[in-house]
Amino acid sequence: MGASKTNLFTKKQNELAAMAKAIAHPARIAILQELIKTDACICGDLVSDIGLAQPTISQHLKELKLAGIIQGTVEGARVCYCINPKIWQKYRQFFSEFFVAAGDSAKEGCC
Amino acid sequence: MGASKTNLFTKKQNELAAMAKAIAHPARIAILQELIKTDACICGDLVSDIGLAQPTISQHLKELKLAGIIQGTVEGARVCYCINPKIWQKYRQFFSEFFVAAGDSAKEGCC
DNA sequence: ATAATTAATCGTAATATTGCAATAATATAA
DNA sequence: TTATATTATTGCAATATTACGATTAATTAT
Repeated sequence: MGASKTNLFTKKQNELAAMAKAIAHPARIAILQELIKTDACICGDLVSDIGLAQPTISQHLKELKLAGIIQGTVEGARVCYCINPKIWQKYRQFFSEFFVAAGDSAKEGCC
Repeated sequence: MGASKTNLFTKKQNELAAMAKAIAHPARIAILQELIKTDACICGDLVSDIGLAQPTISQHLKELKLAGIIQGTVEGARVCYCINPKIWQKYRQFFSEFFVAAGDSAKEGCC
């Protein structure tokens, strides 16, 4: 079928999965790291830094924007992208929570 | 084309992306949470708890196992799955590192 | 041995993702 | 205006993912 049965899961499970999906591509990881490193970034710079075609980068930026994790503002002919700090912190917290959850029970490994 | 150009990215970027991909599905999140909650779990229990067909669950388990985040041991006719604590901690650390990185620079939001 | 239980694998259909050439849209420069 | 620069969108091909019925493999119960 190719489509997840989202109705079987809780809102939080779907949300966390969607967050993970947003960063589940090395290009998107690279974009985010570049935005962090340079604090803000023109789309064209990302195209030259990462070796993918401009439409491909544009598409990844669109996905990251859709996930809320970045924001872009038009600056003349260019677009400046940067991290959305609020959503970033939300990601940070969600993932942290998720991984902390197993902290106690998974210490030994059962099988 | 449908295949990531992994050669353009660092080993760590690819690794983190692969980790994110491993948990980028609500069923796999649900499986992991169930394994944490019950400490260990028979495959069949996951099938009844989550509403997906047995082959589908089996496939998700295979992916999680491939990613190293869970392990399974045969117990007679059943298979007992549980978190692999070592890899779990690695995930925890990788994601933590990644999200901490932006802590300072992304405080304000640039655009 | 036969039946029942449990999980993995195979095969396949439906859908999603990745990547890019070509094009469009928008803004700036000449 | 016309040309140039920058980014978004469209359309398409290649590949990957998700889901499950049917089957297989392995173990346990009768």
